[in-house]
Amino acid sequence: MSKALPKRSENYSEWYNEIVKRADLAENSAVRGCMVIKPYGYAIWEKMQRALDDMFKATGHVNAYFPLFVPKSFLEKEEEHAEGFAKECAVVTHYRLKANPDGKGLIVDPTAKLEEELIIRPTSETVIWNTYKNWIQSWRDLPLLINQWANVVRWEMRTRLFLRTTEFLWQEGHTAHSTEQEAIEETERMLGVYATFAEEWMAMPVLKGLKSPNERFAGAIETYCIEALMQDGKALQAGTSHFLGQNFAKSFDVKFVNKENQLEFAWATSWGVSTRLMGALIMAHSDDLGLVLPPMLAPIQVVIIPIYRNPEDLATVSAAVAPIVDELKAAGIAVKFDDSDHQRSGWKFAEYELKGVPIRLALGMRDLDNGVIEVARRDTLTKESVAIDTVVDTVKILLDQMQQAIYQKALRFREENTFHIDTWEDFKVRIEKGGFVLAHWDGTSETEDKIKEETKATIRCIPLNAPEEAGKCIFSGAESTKRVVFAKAY
RNA sequence: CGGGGCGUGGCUCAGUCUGGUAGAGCGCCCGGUUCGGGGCCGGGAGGCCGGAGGUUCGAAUCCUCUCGCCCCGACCA
Repeated sequence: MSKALPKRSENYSEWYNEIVKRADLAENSAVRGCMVIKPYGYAIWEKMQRALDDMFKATGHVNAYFPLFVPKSFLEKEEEHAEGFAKECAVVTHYRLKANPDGKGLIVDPTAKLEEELIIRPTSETVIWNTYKNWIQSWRDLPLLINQWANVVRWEMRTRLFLRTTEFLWQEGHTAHSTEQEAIEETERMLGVYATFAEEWMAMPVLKGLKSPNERFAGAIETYCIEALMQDGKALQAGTSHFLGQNFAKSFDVKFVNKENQLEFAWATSWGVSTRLMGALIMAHSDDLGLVLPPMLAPIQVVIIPIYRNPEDLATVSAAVAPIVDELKAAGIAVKFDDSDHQRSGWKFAEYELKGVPIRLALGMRDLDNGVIEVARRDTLTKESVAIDTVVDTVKILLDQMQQAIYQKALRFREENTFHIDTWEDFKVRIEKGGFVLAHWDGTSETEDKIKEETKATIRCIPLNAPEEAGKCIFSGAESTKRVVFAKAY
């Protein structure tokens, strides 16, 4: 294995793949398009899960679990939804194997054909709304605010670790409400939760916006999204929140009696984020030395590396490290003292940089004589020596500072790569180079399709906070009242 | 499904054109020396060369078939 990573600027895809593999986050499995999330990668995902789950609970949601299999007839019920997902479904047709009568191995038992095929869920709206039919009768049953942590399968043609895998892990919230207004508020609230999570925990700035009809979730009235800009200038959809109107309630006949004793269809939302956030996290912050993790999501926040030349030195250094470890742990900081003897310090430095550990402390005999310890931060790659008895305070302050600094750096990058463009010629040139391009659009699908055809760029979102501004569509020249965000996307 | 590439030790790959005793680096094990940025030296374990068939005295290498993977495209809430 070569020592240096490929450079970000030279081959972004290769750089990304190498980080995923060498930082021990995940690897391709023997199963087509599926990935194995390794313990270190999963530890990061678990931190994301916990933070999100807490936020869901704080907004009144509870967790539940629904089946993996969706009867084909369920999927058929909401027409647009069915059409949108049909072409990427894994289908179970049989329930038994038997010994191959003509030779070795097993064959599918043709007599065990299912009467109705089962789809492996690509998303759970249908299964859940089929269940909600039995759970909802009165306005008193609403709102129903449920989330599930699950795996889903979408049979994509081409896959990439974390960004697009055949099977992926996610959470999907599915809520039912008695009024349209309340459902819209829920949709927007959860978008806000995602944006807060992305910015505060992942240190990744996001744009909040609406999807154009072309990019809307199949079966939704409106799709809200958060969009982030990656370091190669491509956009990544990091989360979506859908206002589903009464579409699913009508398809699955979910009615409730309102206060006036009249039957009404329930109003629905659904919202989700997936392990794709891991990809976003990697691409938003990492550098040519490896992963850069925001302290709030780092499984190891501080690593301590002893510098020594013999067992006696190690014992001395270890004795000095012990109280530091205790104090850091007491302060709720995830610390690892790596006194393993089979790798040298230089190797360890490189290894923990690759893994994105925010702070590295190095302590040797020379430091002990001077009463200091070396503090190195991953984001800026700077080092300083501080007095041993102040190091815990230094670390606490530094972790907070780094969380902010990583966010600010990503924000600055996004600002420097966001452009207002007013002519088609400039647009084509700019899109090719990457970044968010704010331009006027006439609001038609035809125009969006043609732009995509010519430039591969799509409308990432119609920003929620976009100021009103008269202008002309970049492509058709028709009147427009505000700019939308174009970019090439993952 | 189209175009291109690749299957050789745990990993990355050389060897294939021109058939003749299976190699290197990394990793792993043992020992020594080192230890403040992926050190150095010595020793060692580990591979029926993706699979099947064929040609040949002899096949990782040539031929046929087959399986799998990667990249580019189509696809992608």
